[in-house]
Amino acid sequence: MEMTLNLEVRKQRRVSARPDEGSGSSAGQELLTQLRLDIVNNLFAPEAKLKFADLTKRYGLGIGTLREALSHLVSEGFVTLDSGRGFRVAPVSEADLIEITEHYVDFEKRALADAIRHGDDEWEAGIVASYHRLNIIHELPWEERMLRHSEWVERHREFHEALVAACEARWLLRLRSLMYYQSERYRFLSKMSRNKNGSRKAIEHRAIVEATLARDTDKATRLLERHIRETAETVLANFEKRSKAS
Amino acid sequence: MEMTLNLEVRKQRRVSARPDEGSGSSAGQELLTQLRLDIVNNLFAPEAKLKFADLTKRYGLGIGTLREALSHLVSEGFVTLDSGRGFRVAPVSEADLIEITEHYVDFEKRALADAIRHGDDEWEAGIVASYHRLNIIHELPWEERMLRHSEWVERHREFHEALVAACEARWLLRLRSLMYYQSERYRFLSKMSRNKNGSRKAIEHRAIVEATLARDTDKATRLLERHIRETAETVLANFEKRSKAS
DNA sequence: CAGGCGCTGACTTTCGAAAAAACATGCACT
DNA sequence: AGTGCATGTTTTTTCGAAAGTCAGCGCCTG
Repeated sequence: MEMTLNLEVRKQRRVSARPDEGSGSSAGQELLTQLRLDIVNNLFAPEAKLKFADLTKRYGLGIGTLREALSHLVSEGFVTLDSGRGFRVAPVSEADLIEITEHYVDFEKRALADAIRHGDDEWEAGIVASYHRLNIIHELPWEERMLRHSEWVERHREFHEALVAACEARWLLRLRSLMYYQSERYRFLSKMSRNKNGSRKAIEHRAIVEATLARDTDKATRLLERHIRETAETVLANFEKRSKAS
Repeated sequence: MEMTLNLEVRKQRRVSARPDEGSGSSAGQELLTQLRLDIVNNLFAPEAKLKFADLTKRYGLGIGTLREALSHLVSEGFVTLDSGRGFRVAPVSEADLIEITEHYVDFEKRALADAIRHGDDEWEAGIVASYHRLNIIHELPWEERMLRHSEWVERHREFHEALVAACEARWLLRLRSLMYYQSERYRFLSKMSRNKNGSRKAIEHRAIVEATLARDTDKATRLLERHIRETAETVLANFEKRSKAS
């Protein structure tokens, strides 16, 4: 039972001018991104009800705008809507995680192969740059790394996006992106146990970058697949622990 | 310059009570379905601007509701939104058609295989029933078949949905459904040349049903794949003709 | 005591007015 | 003629009030 001491997080509208804020300009677009992020980061529990009264306070936006974003997220599968009784955060399940991982691995491998086929210098530069940005956080002492976790998440996503950026199959990219966010939602669950894996991940990333820049499709996709599957298995293990506890 | 004699198409709100209207109950859900249908059936040209002034008149619903549905369709890929300058119908292209077909074939085959693995009696009954419903229209004289074309489209979709209904992989179904609607959008372009193919399609459908009910996964998926690829190629041919004309 | 009826409060859904932004048009000035 | 500014028009975006819906509770009745 939670009191009404909901401090309003961002009341001032985009006041004067910021050239571009985040990805899209309009408030609705920002909201969409933010809301997706907040769900992915489990700020709302799965199956939690998303009441407009709360949301308007939390995001400082009107009901209509909220509704629009929620509707978008419904078709991305982050939110469910049963008519007449509002929106809820989509549920999670072991079976879902397994299936999502399977699709994600498949899409990501194909997209990477296509990117390697078509990538140009700019693409390579993008990979190196985003890898570097990611690594800066990776090499931080543990405490600070935890503090800037959300930044790590963002850079990790950008890194993987950079890898496949040169893929010319637009729908493949789209589907990949969908599944990426979905698995990110589960990945959060293993935040705690990433201690010992932290440095291994860094090594894996480097290996993937090297194979990719060498245009070794086979090796790159193989490494990428293992990279993804490993994290998924960690999450799965946590999941089982969790459901045993209940 | 158009006078204000715009007869309102559906002013009376769902007056008293219809147990369920269409698929979802709330006006917004209906609108979503209708709008998707209208785009798939090329009632709006690709890249056409979707102005709220027009849409509110056409569908008799408020701006907010429209916006919500449009936002949903954006993430399904039927509509694009660039911030500040509104919604447009998503463009079409040969490359898109090819890619969509590839994904669709892949998903549909896997879903069918899974359905065959898990399907029960109810599933079989559903297939037979929807096949029958589809066939009733198929056997109509040509003129009436044309008149009831939108009904044919609906039954055709229901038939293919029935085939994969027993598939237990929820995301696979979801992705399949997405791609189904996308390819339907292109399929419309070959409406004219379906004359000679009409009866062949019927035969193909029957063969698919038989192989499926016999649980012959290999045969069923092979037939299904050819079925899909054939229509796609017809569309592609029309597409080339069309772009040569311009 | 079970079942029906209607009231109540919480929440959702729908709407269109009002503010903001983009676009078009014309005018002035170089 | 071309460029830049000012003005008016169209279209989008945002908002919250009003209507509608649902679930739970108490009350009445058979």
